[in-house]
Amino acid sequence: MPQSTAKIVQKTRIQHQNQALILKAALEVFSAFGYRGGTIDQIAKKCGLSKPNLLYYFKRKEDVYVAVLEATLAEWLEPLRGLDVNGDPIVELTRYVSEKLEISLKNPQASKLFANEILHGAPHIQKFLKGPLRDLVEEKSAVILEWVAQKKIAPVDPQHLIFAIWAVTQHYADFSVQVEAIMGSEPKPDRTRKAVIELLLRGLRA
Amino acid sequence: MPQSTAKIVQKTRIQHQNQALILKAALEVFSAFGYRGGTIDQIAKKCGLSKPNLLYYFKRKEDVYVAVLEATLAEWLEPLRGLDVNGDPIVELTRYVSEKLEISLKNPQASKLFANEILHGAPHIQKFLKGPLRDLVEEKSAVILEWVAQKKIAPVDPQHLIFAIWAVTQHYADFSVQVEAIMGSEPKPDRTRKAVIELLLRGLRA
DNA sequence: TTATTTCTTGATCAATTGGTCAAGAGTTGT
DNA sequence: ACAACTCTTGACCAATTGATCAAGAAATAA
Repeated sequence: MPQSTAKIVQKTRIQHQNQALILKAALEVFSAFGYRGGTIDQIAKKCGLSKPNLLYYFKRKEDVYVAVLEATLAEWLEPLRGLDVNGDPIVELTRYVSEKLEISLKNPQASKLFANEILHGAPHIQKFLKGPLRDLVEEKSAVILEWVAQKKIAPVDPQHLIFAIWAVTQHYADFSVQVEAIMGSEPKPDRTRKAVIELLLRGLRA
Repeated sequence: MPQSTAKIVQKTRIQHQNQALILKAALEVFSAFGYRGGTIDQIAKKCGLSKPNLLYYFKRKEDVYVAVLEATLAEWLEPLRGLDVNGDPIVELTRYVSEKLEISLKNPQASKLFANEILHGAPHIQKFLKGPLRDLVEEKSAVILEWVAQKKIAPVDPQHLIFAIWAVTQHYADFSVQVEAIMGSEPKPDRTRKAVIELLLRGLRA
């Protein structure tokens, strides 16, 4: 028992590489079929590993799912963080909506994964919702209320404004099938961006 | 072979009753766990039938799912149908948003079932999306454009306006867990209604 | 009542699937 | 080269689950 202390959990190059492969494949599978619908066989096959080999890196299916889910949470919060009380409200909100929409369009799988998790009761991210997410929304609601108090924007319910921004931007990722069925083809990102910003923010100009 | 023609498929009282039981239980199960996550055992147990008995009324699991899904589609379309080109735009749109929101709040399970189906590529309702839904959206987009042409409302992209209304109203059903986690409790329906209408329609007043 | 149809279920099957294990292959440090 | 550790896999297991079937119970029509 040479090395004095506990087992050092330093990641091997192979570990790093294979875990990344697994998480990438898992995102594709779970976002397409949901947690229960996706199988570790699918994931293993998609990244060229054998099933036992995959389970060597993540002991349980749930561990894979939680890992890929948590990897998306940080990205999810990021754009809202930037909302700056000292900036111009319309500029700030426009940037926020644009960023949120762009992320949805660029990485719809992450959005779908997240949507599916919440749709089914968010069993794995209760703490995230009631902790960091709630705190951040509270903080930014205060920012928006401050803008209202300063008469920089029209009176608005800040929480519901944030909900509306989330709902609309994620709609284009989560319900892309419906959007495309109705529009006849993939919507033009630029037209979508302009329309969404107008719809959500035009009513706010003081 | 007495009765001359083909088998008459007239529903018995028992059939009617048990099918209703099954569809009710199936909505609860599928909306909570998704298609793959829900099992016919769960559904059977929930409505007090044995599994083979359930399968006597619906041969396959998929048949149960499709039946309950289609039962929600009509209700889904209904509010938009009412949008009347001859009415006052703000009144009409306010009524539409209110109705859509109320349905979401009153029957979140149907909304979640529908959301889950689309989230996973809408494999069972492609025809509904590309047929009746698309046609209706096209028709009502024309109504909105007419209002714009008459300068009764501000210029707006009608399709994206409809998407935004869907997204926001359904958000309160589909992501209720998130909404409650952030607001700390179930949101007051009345405050929600006012906030949503303001957010979506304030920018439209000509 | 009797005959016919409808309804119900216990037993069972085959396929899927999450997970284990032991043994071997590959890699790394000395 | 050697030892120790890391990585990989075929075979296998147990639980779940969608679906079947034959036989009996219940309802309905004659």
